[in-house]
Amino acid sequence: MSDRSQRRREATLAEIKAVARQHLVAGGPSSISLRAIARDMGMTAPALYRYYASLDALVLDLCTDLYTELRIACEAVRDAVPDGVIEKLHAMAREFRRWVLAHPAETALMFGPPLPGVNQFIDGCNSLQDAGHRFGRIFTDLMVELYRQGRLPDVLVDLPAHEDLPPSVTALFLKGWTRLYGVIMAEAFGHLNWALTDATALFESELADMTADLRSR
Amino acid sequence: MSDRSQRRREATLAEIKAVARQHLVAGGPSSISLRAIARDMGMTAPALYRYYASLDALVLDLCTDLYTELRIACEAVRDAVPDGVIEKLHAMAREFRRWVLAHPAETALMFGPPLPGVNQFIDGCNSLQDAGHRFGRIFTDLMVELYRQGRLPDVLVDLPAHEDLPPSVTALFLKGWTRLYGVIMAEAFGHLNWALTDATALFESELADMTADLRSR
DNA sequence: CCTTCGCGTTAACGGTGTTCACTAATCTAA
DNA sequence: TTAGATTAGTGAACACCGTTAACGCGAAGG
Repeated sequence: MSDRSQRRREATLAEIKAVARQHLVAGGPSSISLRAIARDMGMTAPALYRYYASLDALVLDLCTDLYTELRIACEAVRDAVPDGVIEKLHAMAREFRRWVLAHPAETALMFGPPLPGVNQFIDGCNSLQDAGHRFGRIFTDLMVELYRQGRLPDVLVDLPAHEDLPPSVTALFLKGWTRLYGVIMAEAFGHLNWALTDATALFESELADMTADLRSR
Repeated sequence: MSDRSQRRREATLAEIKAVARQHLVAGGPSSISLRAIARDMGMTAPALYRYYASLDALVLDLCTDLYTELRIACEAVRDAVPDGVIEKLHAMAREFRRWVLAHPAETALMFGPPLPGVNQFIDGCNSLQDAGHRFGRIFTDLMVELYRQGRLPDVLVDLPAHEDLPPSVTALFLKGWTRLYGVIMAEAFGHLNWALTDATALFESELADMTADLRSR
């Protein structure tokens, strides 16, 4: 494969994903269709099978791209905060919420229930889990830094240790992650609409409580 | 409309929803199709339009049924606990998790991202929000009982009061609800699979922390 | 130069939601 | 009892969808 055609192939892959994302944003995950994408690109649907084995594979690839996009956005605000590990975590959590609320359709794909045809793609799932893993790492890295400074409380949850993380960091991360996931996704998925029009105060209250739990217990 | 034919109509409605649920459980929300339902019932697809204006309306109706089913399950364990408001809340939270993990496809429908075609059904959304509201009420009712006994801490979140609930009850409920939603849905949607095979310990830890926050702060 | 291979096509199969015209049955009221 | 209105169903059709197969074209590589 020549270098020229390889770059052309990657450009086509990027265009496919870009058009797919337009449809995702316009009509939600279910309105991503090979035929519509091909139509927008001036092609026919079977041509897309030269690039993806199935529609699910395309959606999966798009999903991993979204994870890295979100990670980069959070890394940017992290690096914009001059110092203070907790302050960096705060900024990342707020950016996480901001990104999610600005991209509800993408969020449905990334953080909603799994699509039925996703779990059987072992290789694709690996790259997806890798992208998700690297997103989680930007949080655990800072928590490990807190841990090394001795500023993290010991937590009494009996959870299996994960990779090179100290057990208490794993436990504290999972507790913080699920709590963050709860406030943000409940809002993003519209499950607070019956009570709130703006969940900012609720989010900030949860963030403050999480910080308090992080400092001592 | 005679009484006989009305009961016959409701029986057909129930059968439609029962068959739809079978397909939901078998293949997820996207595999609910009018043609397949009609096929299983020995009918043709257009006949179902005598009962629902669209597929989305059917799914919406099924969804409200699921909310009341979940509520009844939680009410049952609540009434099985002899006394102790906090103990009842614990039992309801555990039953909520148990039901969700036992019914992942139904959970995707009820607590996942909103389906694109759902929000325009104003009447259907009313009945859905009503079912969801009554589910939330079984939790707020117990919290109001705690509030009347003076066992609830004052919480400092500035949130709009909801209906006849005291403001601190609204705030404490929303904080508890989003937290519960987070642990349970993150597990149910498979977003903890990379770290945990069994999230029971994490759930119990969160439940314990929530109870501590409820007792005093 | 010739061959392989990447990339695209058309045609086709089976599936989907939805609408329309129509029929058979049942319920209602004169 | 009989005429009319309502109900519940049918089949055909339209416009989509994912996917597969057979085929052509044009460029890359030996």
